[in-house]
Amino acid sequence: MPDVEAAKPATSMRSLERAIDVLEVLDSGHHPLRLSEIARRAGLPVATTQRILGVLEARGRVEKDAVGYRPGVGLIFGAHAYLAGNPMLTAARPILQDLAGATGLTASLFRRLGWSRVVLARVEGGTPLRYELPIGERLPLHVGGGKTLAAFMDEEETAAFLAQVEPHTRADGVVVTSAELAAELAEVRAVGYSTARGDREPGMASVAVPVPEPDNLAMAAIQVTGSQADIPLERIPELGAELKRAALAISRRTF
Amino acid sequence: MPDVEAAKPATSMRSLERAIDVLEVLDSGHHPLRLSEIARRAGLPVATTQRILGVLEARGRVEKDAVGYRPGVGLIFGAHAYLAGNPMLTAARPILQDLAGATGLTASLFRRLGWSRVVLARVEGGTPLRYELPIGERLPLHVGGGKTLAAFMDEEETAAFLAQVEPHTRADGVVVTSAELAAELAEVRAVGYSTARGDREPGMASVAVPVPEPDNLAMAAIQVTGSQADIPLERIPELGAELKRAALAISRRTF
DNA sequence: GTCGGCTCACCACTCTGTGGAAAGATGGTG
DNA sequence: CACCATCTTTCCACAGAGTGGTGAGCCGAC
Repeated sequence: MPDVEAAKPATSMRSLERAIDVLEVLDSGHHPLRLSEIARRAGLPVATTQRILGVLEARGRVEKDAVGYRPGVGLIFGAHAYLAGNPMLTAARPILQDLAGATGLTASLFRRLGWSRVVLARVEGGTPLRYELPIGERLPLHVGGGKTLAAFMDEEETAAFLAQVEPHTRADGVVVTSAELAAELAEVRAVGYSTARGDREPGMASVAVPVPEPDNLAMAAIQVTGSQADIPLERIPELGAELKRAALAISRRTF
Repeated sequence: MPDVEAAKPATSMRSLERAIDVLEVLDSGHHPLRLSEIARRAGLPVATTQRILGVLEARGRVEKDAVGYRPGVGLIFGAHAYLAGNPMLTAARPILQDLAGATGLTASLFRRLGWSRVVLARVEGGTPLRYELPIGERLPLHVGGGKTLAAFMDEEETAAFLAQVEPHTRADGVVVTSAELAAELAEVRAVGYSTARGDREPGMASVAVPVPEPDNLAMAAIQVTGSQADIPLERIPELGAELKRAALAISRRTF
């Protein structure tokens, strides 16, 4: 019988699951949230939410002030441990450095997570974009370097991904449908790298390639970014080749 | 008797507490850990640990491979949300930037957490230390800029802190006892800034001041770091004054 | 002052989380 | 290749941890 409330994946450890739900609500709310608001968004009774938040606060994963609840310092250690312990990241850092040095562009590494991607490392090129550290930033798959990740998923996944893509407007005003994106992904697969011009930020451009993994999945990708003037069309093949070399080097040093 | 390892702070939500214990074990183990090892360190039965890790893995807070368990990508969002949502950090970033620009030194912001401190932001000065991003790194209070935080705790806390400090050897080989540290902290309180020369890293030096908070606590501090040559003794008072101005500016923009 | 919304403490019921024990993997050794 | 030590996973019946409805305090708004 198709259970009505699908939101119940039937797992052991309800309380833990709920605590994580609460944390996720906090992670995505960019303001401090009041108790009742958190409860509403997490779909939990207020009393329960309050108890969970109490524990999280005592453990430093959540902070509370007059305005409401916000993520806590304790969360930082986890991220630090993840970044420090990730072998691909360790392998990638010097290579990104070289890449940024050689191209003068900003080089970054990101990783797929569901149907989005997370920036894991970033090395500024010659003209450092005065941009705060975006490590941990969650970006969509359907624009910019995300297209590389979308292109190299396995067939089923790509299909599922495309199925849920709505027609969307890119930063330069172009409207892209799911079918058009599908065509673009095919092109990416053919040449082995993705390019973007004004996809996500007007005036910016990027080239990205997947980091090959032993099981032929592409969960991670590297990218160079710069202004459209920095990345003229005729430079793209060369950048693609350079990126491929770098990605291969990362892959070899990781696995 | 100062409960040495009561380990039972008598809280509601045992399972959540335990899950956090498990996460903390993972955060501090710098290698992948096997199930049994995690269970041992967290003081939990293996089966229980297994169950917890299962949930955490399903939720992306933990990753598992043949070698063992390690922190997972999911942890990054929390940290990102914390860093993005922290008002002091937002206020501090441009000021650190100016500070690094004006002094040519590396400027950083950190915050106290228990008897350690965490690096929250860092802006490289003229000669960028070729060091990976240490954001989230946990450092002791008894050396380097930590002394500023230790000096400006309230009296009780300072006493408690000093009581648990063991005589320790600094990076330059000098042995410091609790009493000597106490004297040093008094000096820090008198002049309003702390200085370090070869405390934590041989050949390095730093100056730090607390960021004043409305309730007169100093939970956060800012610091400039460079080689000992970059920070000659006669330059210190000037740096101290500059830091105080910056700290005040951060404080004003935050609260 | 009055009102509505938010937060927190309480407590009896019940379903969740527990952990011992045994089966299944894994890998090192002679 | 057979053996053994060690680590991982699965199972299940019981106990108590977690739940959430309820109502008392606390604001701040009007």
